[in-house]
Amino acid sequence: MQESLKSILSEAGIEDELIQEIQKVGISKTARSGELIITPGSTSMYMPIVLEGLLSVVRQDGDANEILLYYLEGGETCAMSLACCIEGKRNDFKVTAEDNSVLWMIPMNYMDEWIQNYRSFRKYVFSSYQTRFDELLETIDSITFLNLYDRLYKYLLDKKQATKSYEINMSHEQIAQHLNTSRVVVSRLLKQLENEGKIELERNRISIL
DNA sequence: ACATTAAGTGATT
DNA sequence: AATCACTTAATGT
Repeated sequence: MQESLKSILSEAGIEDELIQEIQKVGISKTARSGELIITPGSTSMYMPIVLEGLLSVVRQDGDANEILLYYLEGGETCAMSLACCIEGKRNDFKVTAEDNSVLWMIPMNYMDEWIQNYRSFRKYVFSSYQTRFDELLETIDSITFLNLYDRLYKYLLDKKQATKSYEINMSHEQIAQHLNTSRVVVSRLLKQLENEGKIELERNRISIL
């Protein structure tokens, strides 16, 4: 586990000195598939780096409305959570393990210092920020410009890409929540995709063809 | 065997 | 595309 953290960080151009510090003050966390990592409302005290697995970042409003913002894959981090932490604002995100995952949690209070003192770290954080932002734009695009049918199909392909698996083990209800629509609608569109030979449906499982 | 949860479908707005 | 109401199928206890 320590190894993947080290290679991720040195890949990002971070010097050994800081890598050692990150190893020292961070804690490793394993999460089972489906487990909540960050709950909405809580001001998160850690910035997670994904070592293995996959996390989803979901936006929630006060009511039951949710929408998937983006995934965090191995090697990636959610610098977005920095913003609400620095501002002391509470976040309205929900981060969930989509797979069994391993994370490295860095306490937020080191961030300020590291960003100031390490050019490489600053770059790492900013480029993560940039990447999340771009993903966000893509999500906005698909919400505004695609109909649900295309959006759903794109969702399935994205998930395939993120998990590197043609099998998606989710209920229609869970998918509906990520897209902020109703289960009935998802079921119908999935049926349509199946009839067109794009996917295969089983209970709690979708195979992409 | 029964209860619960997931998925399929017609009809209506 | 959303909602309601109902059916059928799969799974857990």
